[in-house]
Amino acid sequence: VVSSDRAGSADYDPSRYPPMAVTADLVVLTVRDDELAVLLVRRGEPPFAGVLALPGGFVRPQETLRQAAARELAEETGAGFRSVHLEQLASYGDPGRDPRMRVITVAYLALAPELPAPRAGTDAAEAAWVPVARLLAGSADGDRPARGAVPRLAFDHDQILADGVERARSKLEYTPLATAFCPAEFTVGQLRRVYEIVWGIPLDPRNFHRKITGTPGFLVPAGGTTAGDRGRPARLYRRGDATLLQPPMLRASLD
Amino acid sequence: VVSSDRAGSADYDPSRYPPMAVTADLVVLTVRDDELAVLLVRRGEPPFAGVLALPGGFVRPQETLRQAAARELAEETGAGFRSVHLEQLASYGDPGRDPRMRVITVAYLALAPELPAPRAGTDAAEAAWVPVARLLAGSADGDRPARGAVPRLAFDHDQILADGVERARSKLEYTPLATAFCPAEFTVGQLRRVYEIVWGIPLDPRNFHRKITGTPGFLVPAGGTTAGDRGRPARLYRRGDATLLQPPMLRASLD
DNA sequence: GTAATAGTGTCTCTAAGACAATATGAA
DNA sequence: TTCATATTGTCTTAGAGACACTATTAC
Repeated sequence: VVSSDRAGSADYDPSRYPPMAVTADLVVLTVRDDELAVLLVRRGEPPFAGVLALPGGFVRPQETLRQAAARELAEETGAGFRSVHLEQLASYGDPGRDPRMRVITVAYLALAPELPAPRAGTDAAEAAWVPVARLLAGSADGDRPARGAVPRLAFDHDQILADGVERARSKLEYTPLATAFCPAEFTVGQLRRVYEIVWGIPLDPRNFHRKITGTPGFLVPAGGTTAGDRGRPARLYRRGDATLLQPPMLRASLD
Repeated sequence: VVSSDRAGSADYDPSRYPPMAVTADLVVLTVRDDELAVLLVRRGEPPFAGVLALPGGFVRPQETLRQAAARELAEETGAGFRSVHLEQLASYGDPGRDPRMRVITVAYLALAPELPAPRAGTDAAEAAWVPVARLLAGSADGDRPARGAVPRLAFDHDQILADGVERARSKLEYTPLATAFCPAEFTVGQLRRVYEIVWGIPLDPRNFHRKITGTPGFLVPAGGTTAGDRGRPARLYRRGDATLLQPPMLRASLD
């Protein structure tokens, strides 16, 4: 232990402490076909060539961590990412997580409404939405026992994905963030389906309606109603400006 | 935009994307003299020479991010850090946050029972517990209007501190983490004082007692009672193995 | 005795959970 | 018509907040 270590974060000597690579990786979640899905890319080069991984890339010298994540998100999803919620998730930097060199990745969580299928034919890497239930077998909530093997993601991306999904699930409890999965105008029923799919449990439509419409600032009436698919047409809402659910809507305890 | 950017986090070329320095900084909180206090060091060198800063230092090539934080914590607080809670807070990496070079810091939050005063005379840097109320003026909860100027911390450490304090405050709501501020054996009254000090609001002793003792796994009776200072002696408890408060104990909404 | 803190019990009120009942469209 | 979904309302119950009251020590 060198004595200069104690003086705080500024006391460094780059030649003694070799610098590291810093990347921004993304857990992009959406609701598609009544399932929670994550955007994955198939790696083209070793290590983990041919293996699915979270999208991500280098943080450039002149951009913030968030800007790097937003840039990667735009590159992966195309232009239609305006209404995407983006927040920092956590950082992962175990030595050996990348066999070639020390890489610290700052993971971001993005929640998006249903987007067009990942850009086709524009570039080399294959990208696709994959239901998270197929990737999280062994998780506590018993999503679907794996038929056959569970595909493993590259690096420590299984852990990052699990952390991202858990963050999303818990944030639905105490924020109006579920609206990030919905288009600009949506119905209470659509919002409820988001909750049910993300949490993996059914909710009572009546009680959900009462709770959501009774929380000031959660929803703003948008005027119209849906042209009915089936059943009575529903009123349309936009997301309100509330940032917290007080009191929260708790998932049933899973005992 | 280079096309190779899309292939995921592994597709990098260190010569094209210059590596960065990675540090681990600490927000170490404790309760001292009926105040929430944070461990700070006074910087000895520019930039920000003479300015207070969070303790921290380099992540070494062979250690995990968490190990780096734990090592810094041990160096700052001496050996008595066994029962300290340590969790990752967030990462901060804006270009220019350190004027000399690009530095990404992974901040960790540590919650400690009252520790011996920071190591005296062992090393160069001065370290001290500073009440956070003196550092957070302008925050939403109206901690004490600043008499005179509010000392500013080095770099973006004001932001990191604010994030750490908010994390601690919110975690008291839905976890038994307040016990991390208490010694191994403690009374319900001591625990309540932790809540009151961290949240900055008074709590009803009767209702608090009912809530805490009624939550299975929060407290384990330790057998004895306090030798009375004043009033009736109180039973001693140890922290239980519960990891979640269900239902949570919510702070009064501060409208 | 008084003062101070610990602990128990009781009442009220909010809000969640479990439903009944009605509304409004499509097939 | 039947079916499906939306929306409103009602009842029950868990739990938070307010607060009276008792218990046990120091002085």
